[in-house]
Amino acid sequence: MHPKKQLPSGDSLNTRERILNSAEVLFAEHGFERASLRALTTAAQVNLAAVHYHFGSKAALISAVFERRLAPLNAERLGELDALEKAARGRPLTPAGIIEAFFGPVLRMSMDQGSGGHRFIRLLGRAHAESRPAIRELLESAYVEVVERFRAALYRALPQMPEKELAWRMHFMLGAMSYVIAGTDAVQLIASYEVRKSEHPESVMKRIVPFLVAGLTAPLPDAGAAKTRRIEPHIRSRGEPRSARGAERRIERKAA
Amino acid sequence: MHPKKQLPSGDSLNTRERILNSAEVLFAEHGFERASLRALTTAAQVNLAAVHYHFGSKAALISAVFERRLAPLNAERLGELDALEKAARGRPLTPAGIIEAFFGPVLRMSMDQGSGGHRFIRLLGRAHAESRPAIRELLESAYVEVVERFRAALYRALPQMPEKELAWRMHFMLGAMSYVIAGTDAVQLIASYEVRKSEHPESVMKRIVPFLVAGLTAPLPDAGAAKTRRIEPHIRSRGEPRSARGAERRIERKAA
DNA sequence: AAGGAATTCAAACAGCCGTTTGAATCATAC
DNA sequence: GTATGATTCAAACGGCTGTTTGAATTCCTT
Repeated sequence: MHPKKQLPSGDSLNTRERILNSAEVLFAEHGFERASLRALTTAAQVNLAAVHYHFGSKAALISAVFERRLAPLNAERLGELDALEKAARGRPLTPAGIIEAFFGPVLRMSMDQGSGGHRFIRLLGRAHAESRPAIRELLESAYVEVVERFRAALYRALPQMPEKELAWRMHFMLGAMSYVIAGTDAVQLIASYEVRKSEHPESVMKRIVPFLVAGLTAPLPDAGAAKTRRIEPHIRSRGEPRSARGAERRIERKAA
Repeated sequence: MHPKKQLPSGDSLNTRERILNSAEVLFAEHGFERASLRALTTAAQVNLAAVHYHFGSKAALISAVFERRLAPLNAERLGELDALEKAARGRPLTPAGIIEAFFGPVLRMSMDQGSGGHRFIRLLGRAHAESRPAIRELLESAYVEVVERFRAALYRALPQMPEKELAWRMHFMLGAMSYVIAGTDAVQLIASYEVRKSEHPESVMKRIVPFLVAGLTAPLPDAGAAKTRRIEPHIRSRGEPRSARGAERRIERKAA
């Protein structure tokens, strides 16, 4: 039953990848449940049993689809963060830089029509809304390292912000992004769908990064009127690079 | 076959509502596909065929679940917006006020454990990530009026912001919110899950409103260095009510 | 109390699902 | 060329799905 491949002999790798590609397409389009193995293998022009031969089960196939893409994606994220930290030589990074390092690779992948990265990104957005423990655990284990690195970087970049508040704001940011990349667009806010689809990811990036940076660095909510400390006014300097604007610290960390 | 009810005779309304309640629970917990009518009717302690007798089909049941809750929810949203506009006497509203009018009812409903509103909110978050045309159309028709009203209000409140940019930012806001209310939390950002679950919706509100207001009123991205106009500095006055702070206009509308 | 509609019920329907099987085919190593 | 293992294939398995049926029951009106 479904032996370990000893020699990836020629064509076998092709059917494996054909299955992965079709799975990516159909999972993204119809969801994990409603995309059946029969529809999937028909689209891939392989036999139905090939899925179980190469992957063992539908659940394992789902995992394989994610692993194929998530590993290089997260590696790219960490690479960009490494580059930023190396350039900063020990000083804290700007929130905008960190956000771009985190979401940039996703948005860039989402425009990669050639190798089908954009399909995976839609699938990723769908997975974020999934409740099945298997998929949740899969995402979590894929994200744990990268989230921890980025949280640490943001924590350094925003010395005034309490840990808990930062966690919530990262949560909000992930939500805004995953909703956009899911492309479900439950509520048709953009009048012309054609306009929407033709948006380049870079322009989405230009739109969402300032939004997220502003939210991330927003004044803290009052824990209570009595406890409130005055918040330093936000002073904007002109002529900075776009990505850095609005990223100044205007946050206070709650006293421990 | 499944006649129009002429007299909602006593118990029949009870089985209808028992079905709706169980459907809400199981749809929210497992999704629309994976929650079967058999599991659903068993939980409701009604006969399997009762679903088709009272609703006609599973799809119609899904619609009924949404309609029961969405109508009052949107009515509340519009009511709050009406109240704000009445109090403003023709002047534009604050972004913070508009945001609170839109998301407040949702968050309040999400803490309504008694009548099960919180279950529906989780279901609503799930529906936002759904791709099936039937559900998309259902959400869209339920939202079209309320979104248009709120978009108009925001457009007035942010006279400098291009229509397109505003649509995108509403998109981001909806994303952040639907991710939070879905409660899926694909990436476990908050260290202690206990802490997370014990958060009161009001405190979530206190956290997310400043985030959204800041994002909504963030400086516009440069369309290109040459086209850039100077952005008015953001001046914060002290002592305002919390919800209004950070809501000042610091946006420019792109020249037509 | 009787009649008729409204509702419930157990049972079955057809169809799709993921999975398994065992033989047929293919590629490679001897 | 033959043996050996990897891969493909058609077919079937059991199980679950939404839906339908037709009789049994309950409810309300007259």
